[in-house]
Amino acid sequence: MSPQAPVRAGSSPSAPATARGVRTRAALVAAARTVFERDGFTDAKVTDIAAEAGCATGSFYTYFASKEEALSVVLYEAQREVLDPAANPPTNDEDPWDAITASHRAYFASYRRNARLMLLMEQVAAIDPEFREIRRRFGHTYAERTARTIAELQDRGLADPELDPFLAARALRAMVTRTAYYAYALGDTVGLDDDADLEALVRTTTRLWRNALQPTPYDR
Amino acid sequence: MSPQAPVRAGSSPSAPATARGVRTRAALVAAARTVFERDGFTDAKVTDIAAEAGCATGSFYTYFASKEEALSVVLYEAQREVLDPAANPPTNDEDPWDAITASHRAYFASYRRNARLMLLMEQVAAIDPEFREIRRRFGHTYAERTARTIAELQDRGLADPELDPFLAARALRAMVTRTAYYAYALGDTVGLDDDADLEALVRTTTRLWRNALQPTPYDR
Amino acid sequence: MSPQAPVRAGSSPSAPATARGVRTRAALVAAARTVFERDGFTDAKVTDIAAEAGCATGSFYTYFASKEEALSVVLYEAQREVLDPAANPPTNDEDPWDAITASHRAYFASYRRNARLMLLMEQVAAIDPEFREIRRRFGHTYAERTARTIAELQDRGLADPELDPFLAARALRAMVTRTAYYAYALGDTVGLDDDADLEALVRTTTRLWRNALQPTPYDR
Amino acid sequence: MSPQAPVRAGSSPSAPATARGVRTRAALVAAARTVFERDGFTDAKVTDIAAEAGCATGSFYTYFASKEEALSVVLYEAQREVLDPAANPPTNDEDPWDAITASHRAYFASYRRNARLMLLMEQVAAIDPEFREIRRRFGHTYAERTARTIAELQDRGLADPELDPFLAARALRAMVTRTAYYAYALGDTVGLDDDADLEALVRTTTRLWRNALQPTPYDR
DNA sequence: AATGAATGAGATTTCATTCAT
DNA sequence: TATGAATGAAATCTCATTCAT
Repeated sequence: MSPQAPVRAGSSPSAPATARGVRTRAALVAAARTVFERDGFTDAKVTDIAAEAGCATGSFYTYFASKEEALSVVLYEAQREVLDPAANPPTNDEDPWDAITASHRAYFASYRRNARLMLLMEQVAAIDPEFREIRRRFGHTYAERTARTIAELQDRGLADPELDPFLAARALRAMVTRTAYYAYALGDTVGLDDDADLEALVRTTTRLWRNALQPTPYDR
Repeated sequence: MSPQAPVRAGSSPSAPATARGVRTRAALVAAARTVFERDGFTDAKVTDIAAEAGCATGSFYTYFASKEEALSVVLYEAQREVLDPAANPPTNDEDPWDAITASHRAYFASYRRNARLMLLMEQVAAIDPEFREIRRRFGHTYAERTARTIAELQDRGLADPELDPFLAARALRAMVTRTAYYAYALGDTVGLDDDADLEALVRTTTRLWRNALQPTPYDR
Repeated sequence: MSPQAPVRAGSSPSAPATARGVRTRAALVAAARTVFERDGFTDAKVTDIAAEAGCATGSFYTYFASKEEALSVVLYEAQREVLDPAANPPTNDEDPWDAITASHRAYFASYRRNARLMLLMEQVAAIDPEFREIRRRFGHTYAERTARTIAELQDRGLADPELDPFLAARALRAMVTRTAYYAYALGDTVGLDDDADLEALVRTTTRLWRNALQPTPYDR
Repeated sequence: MSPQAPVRAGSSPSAPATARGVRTRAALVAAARTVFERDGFTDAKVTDIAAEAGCATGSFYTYFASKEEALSVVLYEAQREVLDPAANPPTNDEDPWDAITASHRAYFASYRRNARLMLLMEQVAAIDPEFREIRRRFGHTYAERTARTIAELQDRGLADPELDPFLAARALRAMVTRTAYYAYALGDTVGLDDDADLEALVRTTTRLWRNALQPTPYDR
């Protein structure tokens, strides 16, 4: 799933009523994220999560109905941390390429910070059809939104009229997300220092976007 | 992993010596693929695989040392079926864009045929670091190869000199593979008939490639 | 292994924290001993042990990481019950033969009480090289200790100077342990009542010890 | 079991009729001994035995009805190789101590040669009550025979009249067999060269026998 | 709320034995 | 006889979830 896909928050058996309860729940969510990221959902053991949170196994079920629900909560809480590439569509006011550059930078930075979580999401997407459907819908919605922008650019003669706006939008987003996957989830970095590496990614992907959309002098 | 990543073949306990053995082993490999694709590696039960193959549970272990090894064999055997985008690098003889078009078409067609398998690979990649490493290496090698072509085009003034050849190559490949994922693994199709849909993908991604690489009239 | 060989205590997954846990663990240890003695280590089923202890199969693994570990614990706990022949070396204060008599009596009595356990130990010794090494070391240490006493007696003219003290010590201990094996593990009793039988063993072995060590009037 | 305990020969499904059959059977028996000695009866796999014999698994069952039967045959065939301590009772013609010395030497030498087999026998004895009974009976018979000799010596004033002839006989034999076990099965050798070590065992045990039986000057 | 032991269904794997060729 | 694949009945061990305290 793309990082920002909205996940339904699991309905915990009961919201914590006491301050202590709030603390325990928070510890469990943090522990769950740690363990899920470390072991993957399938191999993660409820026992380990509780141990990591410093509480008894039974307490886990005070706050979550099941392991699945804990995952759901972890993913939900993580959403705010993870941004979408080009989540802020270009406005007319500023240079649209500056906006896209910033958006790509934010995305790569976020992916780098949350690489283990992204890997977890890939696993969940591979396991859970429901999650897959959420991801699909989210990607679709994003692409439709971007497609409108592209269509507009085409109308104004600023984008290659041959492109299918929707497919192009989806493909370009895919380019960014998968590039982040290769760089940060798989760790295929070029070997510069971390920030230079990130800037190179931003520069390259943004330029590819720009090139890809521009009206071409040749015809085909 | 990208479909074409080479997987080491698991070393079965022993190669079948009789025709009957060959048949049983083949049935088990086919059954394993079916069940892995249907249930995912983790949920797949050896019992189910044997049942699907029409033999006793124990026979599974005549040919595979473990469930992992069966997976390995399935993935290995699947390689020949799945091609890489732009696996055939353009030769000078023909129009390079024709070659890329053909390559993309082959890739999307293959991905469509093997969508469940691709999903399985995503799961394995999310679970198994070793598999991830294979995927990383393969992607790296591919990108290096393509990067050389791009650099050459740059030298001849036929490609945008601002682009980092390696990063561009990797990103463009990522665009294709992830587009296939959205379309066929997630099932986010546009709703045309299947072949038209595929052709639209081919057209769009190829044109994006072409645009993305071309030397731009503007400067930045 | 000879009954008294010290066995490393297996490190249980976790020591019980509650009274109930303590009870369950104790029940499992007792049950394990019963079943191991009845069926032998190899044939003993974890299921049976749990059933004997009156708890669920899974509970077995709350306290032992494996069947092996349970065996280890059983053997370790049994050590305190089983004594060594001549474990209490004669002191100068009392008649050394009285001390040896007492020691032999204690040993035979213990062996009689724990005959099934001894048989289990024989099985473990036959199976497990590590256990064998423990037994060997223990026997060696014992023999060295006794050898010193014998050497001293030789110096004082009270023991046959022709004897190798170490080999003699080991052989005499072997005589006692193996005699107990024949009588109680194999059940080759003479048919007197139990206590008279035991006393006859004590009397015979002690006298053989005494005779064997004494300086002989003949030479050879 | 003491090495020489007579084991019933298993009744093979059929005696080999052809020369080839004779060869295969012999290979299987040899292989079975090798594997049983190496892995113990319980862990020995029929597959391994067949492989060791260089024939197919199925062929094993051409000659043996079961794994147990193969064991039986191995043990039976081994009997001729393994002697009993003092199996040849002293005759009046020669010096009885010379005879016992020779007998002990033969026993230790045999035990040394067949140490793995002896270990196997210990395992079988620990596992199989029937085997235990054979061992018990054999030991009993031996002790009765020797007891008669001892009684006779007592009558002639050449042996300690206080000793129970049967118990003494059994104990002295136990001394020898268990000493061999410690030395060769457990490998607790003194560190001389092999032959010197063996001679020391012979000398010590024989002298202990002699001393142990002799009429003592003291009374008790 | 917290604790941590208890539960038990279920999965993988082993291997003696059978059997078709 | 020989072969080697097929069989399938266990047995060990896991772990999400429940529950008594």
